[in-house]
Order: sequence, then C-alpha cells, then structure tokens
Amino acid sequence: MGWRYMSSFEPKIVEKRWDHRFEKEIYRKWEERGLHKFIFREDDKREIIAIDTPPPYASGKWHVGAAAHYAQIDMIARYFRMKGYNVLVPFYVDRNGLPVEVQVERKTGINPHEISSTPEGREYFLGLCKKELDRVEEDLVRIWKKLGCSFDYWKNGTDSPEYRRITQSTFIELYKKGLIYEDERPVNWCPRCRTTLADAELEYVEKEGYLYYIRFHVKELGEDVVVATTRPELLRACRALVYHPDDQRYKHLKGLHVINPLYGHEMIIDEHVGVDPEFGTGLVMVCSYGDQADVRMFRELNLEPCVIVDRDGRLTEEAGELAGLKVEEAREKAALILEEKGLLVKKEKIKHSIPVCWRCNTPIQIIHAREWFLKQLEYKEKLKEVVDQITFKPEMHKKKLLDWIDSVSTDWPISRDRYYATEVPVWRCKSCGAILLPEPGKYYRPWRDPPPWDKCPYCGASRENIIGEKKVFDTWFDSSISVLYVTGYLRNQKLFEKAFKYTLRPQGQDIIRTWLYYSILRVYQLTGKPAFKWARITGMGLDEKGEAMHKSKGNIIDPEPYIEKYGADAFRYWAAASSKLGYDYRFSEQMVRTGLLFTTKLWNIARFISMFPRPEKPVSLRAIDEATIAYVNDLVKRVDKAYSELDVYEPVTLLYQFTWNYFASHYIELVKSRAYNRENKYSRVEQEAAWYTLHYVLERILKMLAPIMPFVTDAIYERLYGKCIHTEKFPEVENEWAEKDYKLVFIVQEINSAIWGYKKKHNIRFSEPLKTKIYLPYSVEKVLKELADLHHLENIEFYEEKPPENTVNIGGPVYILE
RNA sequence: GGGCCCGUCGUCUAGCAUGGUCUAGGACGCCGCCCUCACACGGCGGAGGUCCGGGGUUCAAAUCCCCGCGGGCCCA
Repeated sequence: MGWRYMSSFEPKIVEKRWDHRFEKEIYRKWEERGLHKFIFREDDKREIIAIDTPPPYASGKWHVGAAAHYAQIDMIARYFRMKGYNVLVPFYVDRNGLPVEVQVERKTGINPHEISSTPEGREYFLGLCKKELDRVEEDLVRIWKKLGCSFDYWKNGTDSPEYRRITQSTFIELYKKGLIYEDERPVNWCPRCRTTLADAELEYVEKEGYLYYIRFHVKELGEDVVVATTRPELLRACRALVYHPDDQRYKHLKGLHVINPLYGHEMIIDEHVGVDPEFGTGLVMVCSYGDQADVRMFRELNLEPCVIVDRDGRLTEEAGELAGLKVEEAREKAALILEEKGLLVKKEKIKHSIPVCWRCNTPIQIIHAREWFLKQLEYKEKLKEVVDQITFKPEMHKKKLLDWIDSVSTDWPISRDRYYATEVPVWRCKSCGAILLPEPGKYYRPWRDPPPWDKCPYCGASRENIIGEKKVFDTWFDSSISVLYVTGYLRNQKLFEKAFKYTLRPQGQDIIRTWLYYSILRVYQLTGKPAFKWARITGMGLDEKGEAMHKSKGNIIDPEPYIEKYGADAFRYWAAASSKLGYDYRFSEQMVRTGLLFTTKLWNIARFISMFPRPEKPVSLRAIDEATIAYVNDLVKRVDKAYSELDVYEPVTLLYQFTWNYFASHYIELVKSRAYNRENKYSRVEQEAAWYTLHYVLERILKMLAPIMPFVTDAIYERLYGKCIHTEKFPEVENEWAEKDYKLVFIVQEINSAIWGYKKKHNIRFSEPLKTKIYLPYSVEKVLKELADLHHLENIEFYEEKPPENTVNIGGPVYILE
C-alpha cells in the first residue's frame, strides 16, 4: 500500500538549490536527443513554422542586447514546438560584406583594393576574411548554445556556395523579368583608393576652410546677387542657384537666370526646401556634385549633371583653365581668378564637417559610376498592400515601414566595388558590348571563373573577349532573401511549399527600412507573396544607464560573464522580463539576479512538492484547491494567448507573479499542514487533494515556463516526472475549470496579509497561536481549517455581511475584538 | 536639419481606443523587522509617483485637443 501510510516524507529533490553549472550537461542531453534538429518529412502532419532568424553579422561578439534577442527568438520557437508545430529555426551567419574586410585590413594592414587587383591576390584576401569570420562565428555559436537556444546550426552561411548560388539565381531571374538594369549614378568616390564607397564607409571630419562669397549677375534684371560656397572650383559644374521657398529676399528671382562668372553659361534660379536661409547669403550653388545635397537637388530639380572631377580627383578638360588640377589646387586657383576679376566679394574662414574616406582620410568626391539597379519605384503601392497582410508585433512599428515605402525615391543600387560578397553573375562581350548572363543554378565567380561560353552568343567573338564582372552585391541583396533560403527555395521544392506559409521574421526596429523592407520587396518580386506572416519587432538593447551600446562608445556589455555567473535561465529571465515587446530594453544585472532567485524559488517549490506522491484523480477537492486549479487554468489561458501573440514579457511576468506571490506564499502555506497531515486533522482524501493540486499546478507552471527558462524547468520535470519537458505539449485549459470562479484566492490572500500584519505589529510570532477573537466573512468558511492551521487561530467567528459593531478592521475583510 | 515613434514610483509596467469606479494598481529594487519544519538565493511589513511641462475642451483628464521639452530610430 506504500505511501498511503507514510508519516514522514523524503523529497526526491535533495539539493537546496539549483546549480546552474548543470546547464551544460542538460544542453548536451538535448543535443544528443536531437531536440534541436529540424526534420522534414512529407508525411509529417504538423504545420511548419519557419523562423527567419536574423543571420548575425560576424563582425564581433554579441552584446547582452543581441544575446537577449536570440534568447527571445528561442522562447518563441520553443513555445510553438510545445504547441505542436514543426519549428524550423536555423542559425547561420551573415558573412558577406564590408565589415570583415575592414577588420582584416586593420589587423593585417593589407589594402584590399591593391591586393585584389590580381585574381590570386583577391583569392588570398578572401581567405583571410574567411578565417576571421570563422573565428567570430565560433564565439557566436558558443554564446547561443550557452544560452540554451534550440537553434538548428547551419554551417552554410550567406557566403556559402549554396546561399550565393540562390542569391545569383534570383538576380538572373529578376534580370530576365526586366527588373534589373545598369546605369550611371552619383557615388561616393575615394580618389586615392580609386573605389566607390558606401555611405557607411564614410567618416566625417571637422576641417577648416574658406567660405567664398561670389558675385553673380542676374541676366534679366541687371542686378547682382552674392552666393556663398566652399567649392568655387566646381563652378563649371554649377547648374543653378537655389534659395529656401520661404526666403522673401529672393522670391522675385524665381525662374530668372544668372551668368556663370567663370564660364559664362546661364544658370537657372530656383527654390528648394533643402536650403538653409541662415547659411551664407541664403542663396547657394547647385553643382554636380559638391555634396549629397547637390545630388538630391539635381534629381529633384531635374538638372543635367556635368561631372568635372575624374577618378584621380583632378578636374577634367571641361573645367578649362582649371583642367588637370587637383581639387584643392583648383579651389585656390578659382578663388584667385575670381578675385582678379573682382567677383570675389569676400572670403571667411569656417569650420565644416566633410566626408572623408574612412581608410585614408582623403576627402571623397562625388562622381558618376556605373552600377546595377533593382527596380523598386513601381512597386511602392503594391508593397503597401503586401505589408498590410503581415501581422506586426507590435503594430506601432508597421508605420515606420509604410512611411519608408512612401519616401523611397530612387531604384535600389545593388552593386558594390568590394570583395567578400556574392559576385554579380555577369559577363560582358568586349567585342559587341552584350551583357551575358549564365544559367541560374550554379555559383559563379566571374572575376575568376572562365566564361561559361566558348564564344559570344551574340557576335561570335572568341572567349578571350568575354570579360567577367568584378562587382559584388550589396549585402542586403543577399540577406533580403534569407526567408527563402530558410524555407528551401530553389533547394527543396516540397519543403518550400510547406514551410513558406507560417513565416516569422524577428528583428530589431533599427533595420526595418533595410532588412525588412528589402526582404518584402524581393520576396514579392520573386514569389508574388508577402514574405512573412508575422514580423516581430524588438526595440534596442541598452546599457544599464539606458544608452544604446556602440563599439565606438565603449559601452558594450559582454553577456558571457553574466551567463557564467548567474546561469542561462537567469539571463533569459531578464531577456524576457526587461521590457514590453517593441520597446527598448535596458540591461540590468539586478534583474538577472532576480532571475536566478526565481530559479531557486522554483527549485524549492518543486523540492517541497517532490515529497508527496502524485495521486491519480482526487475523490474530492477542498475549496481552496478548486479555486487554485481554476486560477491556474485562467493563467494558462492568459499565458497561452500572450505567447501566441509572440510576447514573452507577459508570460514571464504572469508566471513569476502567480508562482511566487500566490502559489508559494499563499497556497502552499495554506495546505502545508494538510499535505503533511502529521496530526491527522484531515482525512486521507483531503490530504491527497492537496498533493494532487500541488502537482497539478507545478506541472503547468513548469511547462509554461519551459520556453523561457528551459534548463531549470527541464531538470525539475525530469526528476519529478521522469520525462523531458521540451517534448511535452503546452498545457491546455480544462473545460470543467474554464469558467469557474476563483475569487476565493484573492480573499484568502487579503486575510493572510491582514493576520500576518497584525501578528507582526503585536510582536506575535507566526508560529504562536492567536488568541484574540477574529471575525472572518462567511465566504471563507470553507477554508477555515487551512486558515486556522496556518495562523494558529484559536477563536474564529464568521460574519454574514458586516461584523459586529464593536470590532476593528485589521486589513482586508478581517476584524477583531479589541 | 527632416520624417516617424515613444514619455506613468529608482527600474519594468497596468490603466489611456469607449474621460468619472485612479486620493494611479502590480512587480523588481530600496528600507525596517523576523532563522516560521521547501527555500535567509527565505518570510512579513513599509516608504516611493505634482501620470515629462504648459495651455485648452469638460461638471470631471493619466485618459481627448494644441504648443513645448526629453529620449530613440532612420534619413540628411
């Protein structure tokens, strides 16, 4: 008959607290059992949820915010697994793009452009990049494994032939659809490095220079105007003068013309909101190109550019007297000529910030370069409809994307003059100029591979005339198809058909305009469908002071020491509880510590409960058992709903609150004596009811918490119930308890609080009897035994609506005779 | 500089779409007391907020409107 006659109880859990050093061992167990492996079988009835995990860029270790984001993604993945989905949550690394080149250059001093002038040199440089990436990738993988993330590790990153093959195939596909074209456009150019630079490759330095005030003659009026500029050497390229539309000083000049003081050509006078009326005279020159503002004006005012700076940073023949001079020399000479002609009104010293090449500090020039473009302007309206089909969590971030779509004003330049990236898969016939695209399906390196044609298919020119493209893609061109890569596009059609259905994009709000936008654009162009069912947008990870973490600010917080010190579950507790989804979340070591305390609390709750066997079905439950079970059923409902909305803050907060502040502090305290039943005050049925309820609640808490704190919940579950919690189903609301009233639990909490407070105030130990006559409402008459036991009440009377006149309230519905 | 978003105890939040039940609720932290047989990595109690500021609408505003201020993101 065993436990039915037990009088002393031994816990199955012996240790007084959870030791997070076991986490490693548990993780190993998960790996051995293949818990994280995504397996696709056609006959698998489960729906697939594909999580388009952000491939992190391997430019350095994660800070706590990034680590928290991946932990949150894991929580969502684990939840959906418990809900019966086959969850595809890969982890692979974004390894394309500039940052690694920068890092290698810093470490080795090698100039990528110089070394890459030969295929052998380029190959060598790529090898160095790869090594560096491998090193950083190891760090990242180590961290997420330490964090307990159940990702399926894919060794093929975005630089793998597999991924690049798909990127190139999509290029070829879109080219054939007529969505890709080549064009010349203004780009940042470093004359020393002789390369185009992305905006991200620019640095800004404060430089002293002169502001030259130049006199222009207005053709129609016979009056002069004065214009301030820092770039007089660009006068040849100057096409207009502009002022701010609100600037009354120049309103009368709109549409008139001035004569260029050095070259004599006519220039129109126009308005533009980009002009600062406070700068100089409020009238500025528009030249191709002094700065990015000029680029914008040329575009928006429909001016015909005439670039007079060449690739070496010297002025072209167009510049007449200034031809052949370097920009700085030309500037001085232009000023001199103007002065001689009496057209230079004055020059004043100013400090201004100018863009320079991040590498060599040379001021950049804006010149025209040939680039590849993807059409996007014609998709704007359609994309807004597509975006509306995606569920945003939280909704507020959707607006950022819609606003961005509205503001898109040029097609997307997708090519770059870099090296560690996916090559633009194009060859060109020198003889007839034809652009040759290979068949999709293979990974091509045109800068190195022999052309896949024996002769030009158009003009028949020999193979030597077919030249490979040297350019590579913008990294976003690769990463924008990540969801297609994940779901098996062009790799496994059967998988793709099934997996490209419930797609989830988790990402930060900082890359809504890039990763999210480009993904939606590209996937729509390729499949005609919205890229995602859900977009889950997180805020920014901040340091303890609430400031964004940047390498340059030196406030990066490394997650590893905290995971080591407090354990992954504690860290994950912070990751879930630090803020509401979509808002910035700041790091708090204190909160990680709270997470650790919570693991200890859970451990000890389980330790207590592990003393008691788990009965099958209780014959009858006592009132507080019923209310508690009803309460936990309602909790299941609320936690499930929050998770299903991709939230982890609400679940962790609700569970913490319930577990610690109700279940441990009140329910367990109330039924302790019944569970032990040392003095046989309760019937065996009543005792079993307590045991049943304790296990009933604990089991549900553990399961609901498992996605957030996977280690400690698994350890407890394994010891108590002999199974791995992560292959269990998420708890469901039981119909018989669904609508059951449980306000008893709140009344009981008030009563406990009142009596504890009263005893405390009167210096009565909690274990001492309370002799004072105490009045309680009839509604708790069913909890009388538990209350009397817990508080050692000796003299209780119940009241119907109001207690007798001569009593005093001591809190809640509790009164005493004084 | 422009666009967008956000702004409730030290911190994270509930309440705000449908104004009154809010002299603003909870949690973490903080302070004080207490070793009470799962847990002192614990228990109990307490203090903490002019709801960013200023105007307005209204009998009534954390909640609606306007103007500022502060923070964030992206763009320039």
